[in-house]
Amino acid sequence: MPELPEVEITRRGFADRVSGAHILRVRTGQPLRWPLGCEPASLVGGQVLGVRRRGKYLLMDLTTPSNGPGLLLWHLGMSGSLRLFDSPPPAGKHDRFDLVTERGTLRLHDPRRFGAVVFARGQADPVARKLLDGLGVEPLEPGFDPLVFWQALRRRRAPIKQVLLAGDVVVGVGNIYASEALFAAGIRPTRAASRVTRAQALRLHAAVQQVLTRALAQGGSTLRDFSNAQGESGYFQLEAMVYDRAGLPCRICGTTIRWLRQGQRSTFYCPVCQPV
DNA sequence: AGGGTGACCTGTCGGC
DNA sequence: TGCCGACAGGTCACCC
Repeated sequence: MPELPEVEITRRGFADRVSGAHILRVRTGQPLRWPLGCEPASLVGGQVLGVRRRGKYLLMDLTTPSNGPGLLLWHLGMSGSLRLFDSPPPAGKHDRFDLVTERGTLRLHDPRRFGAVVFARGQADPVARKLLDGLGVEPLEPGFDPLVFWQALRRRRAPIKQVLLAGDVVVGVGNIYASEALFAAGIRPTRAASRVTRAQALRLHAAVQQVLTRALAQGGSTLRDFSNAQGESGYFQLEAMVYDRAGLPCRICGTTIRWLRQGQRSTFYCPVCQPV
């Protein structure tokens, strides 16, 4: 579900409100992808200092009464959403984690349980390092340099779509926006990353930024169940050029959009607009 | 080291 | 109606 735009939209929807809030209670449901890494009760009495984002992770800086400064890493997995409630309704079957503060309850809803909430003592904590160290550059920050991007692609033999998804070159681009960015750049998803030309790489660099920025402006994509911290849907899916449009005419040239499977993920492209 | 594969988990949808 | 397989926005451990 959530790629960079959805995670960032979610962050913006609650970060300011919970920053400075004290943790009154924690409720855990069925286990998530990874263990929390601390006693839920040990967070109570702590204070949220702020919420940052790295790739598809939300990093909540906090202080804890017993463990000192710490970091709560939130990941939404495939089906997760985070919502901030003034007063939450009774927890449903898929409500996996509640962080109750005096400024509201932050609730992780995640049917498939691929998401996670993980406590680390800081970014140097081995738990945090395992999750964050291999991540590539942030696509919407100045460190995302076009020529450095091209050089990184030249070292990879895998198909360009899969290199985008891997997240070790650039983070935050998931299955929807990888297909969309490759369409915008006119590059066939199956092309080996090492064979992407300099001109193509520069177009792709711009396309990644443009697609993610546009998705942010549209509140993300709601395919099935994504909603932001206020429970509202995103609208980018309405203007997707290729994603989930197999068999439909290309919005540019009218050619039928094709579907293929790469690394067990669906890819969509236009054979005419993305010739090589 | 990079690349390919299976695994994790639950729900929904289409076909028979 | 029921069953079965395919598929869904992510990413990790494992093997070559």
